[in-house]
Amino acid sequence: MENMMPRIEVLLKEAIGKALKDLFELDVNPQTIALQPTRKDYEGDFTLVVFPFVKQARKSPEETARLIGEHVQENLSEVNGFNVIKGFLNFSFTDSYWVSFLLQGAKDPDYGVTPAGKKEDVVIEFSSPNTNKPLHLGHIRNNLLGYSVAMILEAAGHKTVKVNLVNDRGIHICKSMLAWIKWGNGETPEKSGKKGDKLVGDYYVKFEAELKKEAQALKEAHNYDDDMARNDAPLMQEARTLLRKWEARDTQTVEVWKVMNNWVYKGFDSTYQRMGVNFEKIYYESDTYLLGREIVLEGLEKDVFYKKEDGSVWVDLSDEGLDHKLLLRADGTSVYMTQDIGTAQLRYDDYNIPRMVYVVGNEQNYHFEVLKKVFKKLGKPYADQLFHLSYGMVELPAGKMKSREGTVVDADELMEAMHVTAKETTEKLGKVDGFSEDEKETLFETIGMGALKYFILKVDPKKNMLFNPEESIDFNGNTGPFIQYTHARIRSILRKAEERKIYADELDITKVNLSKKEKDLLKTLYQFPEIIDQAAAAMSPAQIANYTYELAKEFNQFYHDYSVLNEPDKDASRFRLNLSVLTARVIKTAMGLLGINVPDRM
RNA sequence: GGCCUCGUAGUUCAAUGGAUAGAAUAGAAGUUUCCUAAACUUUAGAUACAGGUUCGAUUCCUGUCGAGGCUACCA
Repeated sequence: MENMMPRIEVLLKEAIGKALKDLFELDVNPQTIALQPTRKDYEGDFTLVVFPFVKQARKSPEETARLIGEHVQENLSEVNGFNVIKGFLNFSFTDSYWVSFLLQGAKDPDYGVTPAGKKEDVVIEFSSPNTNKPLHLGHIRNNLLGYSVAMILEAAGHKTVKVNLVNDRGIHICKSMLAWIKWGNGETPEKSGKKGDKLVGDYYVKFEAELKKEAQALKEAHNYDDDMARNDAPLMQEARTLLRKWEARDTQTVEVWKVMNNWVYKGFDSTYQRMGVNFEKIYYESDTYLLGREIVLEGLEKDVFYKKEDGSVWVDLSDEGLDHKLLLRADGTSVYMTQDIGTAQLRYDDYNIPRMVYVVGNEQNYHFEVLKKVFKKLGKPYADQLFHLSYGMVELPAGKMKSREGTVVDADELMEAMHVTAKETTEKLGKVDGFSEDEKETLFETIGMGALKYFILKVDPKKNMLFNPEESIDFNGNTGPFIQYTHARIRSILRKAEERKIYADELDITKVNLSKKEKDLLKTLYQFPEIIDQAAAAMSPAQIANYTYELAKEFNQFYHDYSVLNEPDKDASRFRLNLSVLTARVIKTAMGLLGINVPDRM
């Protein structure tokens, strides 16, 4: 990037700024001038909307645009024409500008990527599983988002630290422990052949089922409502007792806890690996909640928080439009908020990075509002830089996933199903003749995962999304495999070019005439660096996904209309080869930012 | 009840306040002696409703209706 020529919009904005000054004595900061790529149905490369200036110019929109256009064309040699439609001023650049841009891009193996360290460091937390049940579709969205956002931030010049915070303690963990102690008969993953996280999850389900029975009995006997019945049920009381024993470091309890959590971690590891995510550091709530408690108690001493008669500790946020919020229970045990306070501090101590991004579902918006205000009250340096990357729920055609109703989509099963579908479809199309068994399996996995990841990441993170299994395994249209296929086709051209000894770098730049389609493709490639910056600013992999789809579509149209290797004009052929090289690279880089691999053949 | 999101083709998704609201899929009709047809081309179809702000509103404001989330000594 360093030795790239300046982005043309920058020059254009400066020229426009100068025109406004010279023509209308308008002082406008060139940075604030809004340019947009010209829409495809009009002629031109970049468009300036002149309406904001017509009042000052005291001219009609058309006249204003024409004057600016003439001034800019005289002063900027890359501009070779413009047209005006209503208040829209469309600039065109010379072919030689576009071609020389292409040549530079094609030579840059990191085209579009800014070296890490140019912008501030970021800690990004995602995944954050509970150790009482296996990962499901909701976690998949979380993990894919977190991992992708981290890579996008890196590509935009940030250094990132990916961290996971495992919720390995608390009442929910005690539930599965209690069920295993009561009804497990010493079952282990080895004995039963179950994956560790699945086994523990089964006991969590068992607990809930038994609790429901007890609660039902209580309701009938004492006319309790649902909450009362659940709370008063003997099982619930036992679970709370177990939590107190755990916090008191009771040897036997801690032993069971360790054993069961290790089963879960082993299970999670294989799920993470298949999903393709990883972390620089894993924090455990069991290691951070005590620090959190300390900080809460310190805050209590400084009168930032207050204590109720029953001994529970609270923060009063009513003067900031929020509520009173519990930080420590009356029995001294910690809540979710407590450990989040501790984790943030520990992380800051470890990395000294105040910018923290939390990838957590939008049902916790309120929690993070409170957390931020608590940090502020405590005067923490990271209070103002906390960012909650709040993503929407994943819904199924049948409605919301409910673990108690068994409608959750298991992460492992889903990934396996994607692999199987990829295999069936690929074999049916006869695409893998001549592949070795290993190559086949790798390809099926690449396609299956590509379909799944793209399907989830193409949706704006903020929005709720519908996961329709039938559509997620579709490989046509706006899908991961469509883009992968486009890449494979290009790689095929590049292989053949080498065989036929056609070399991209032998292009004579003066002999190229751009067709509309070629120029459209080139302009799309040109946008890539900006797309990365925008996606990073918005923390939205969806922007990368939509762009990449656009690019692939653009290439397929070009591919359909023009031949690269069978083109008799050598320079046209070499030019198109350059286009192909850069397109393949951008697709690969962009898909990489989504955590998706692209095959060379499929 | 209070607070916060969100309502775009049949369906799933796009659209920094800008031009004729884009795609995909499902539907209809086509393209392969030519670098991979998981492709390409043509066709039909949408801003929940009512006001307001302005040169211009899917986007901002108000209200109505509809969907979801939060409002736990759960996480």
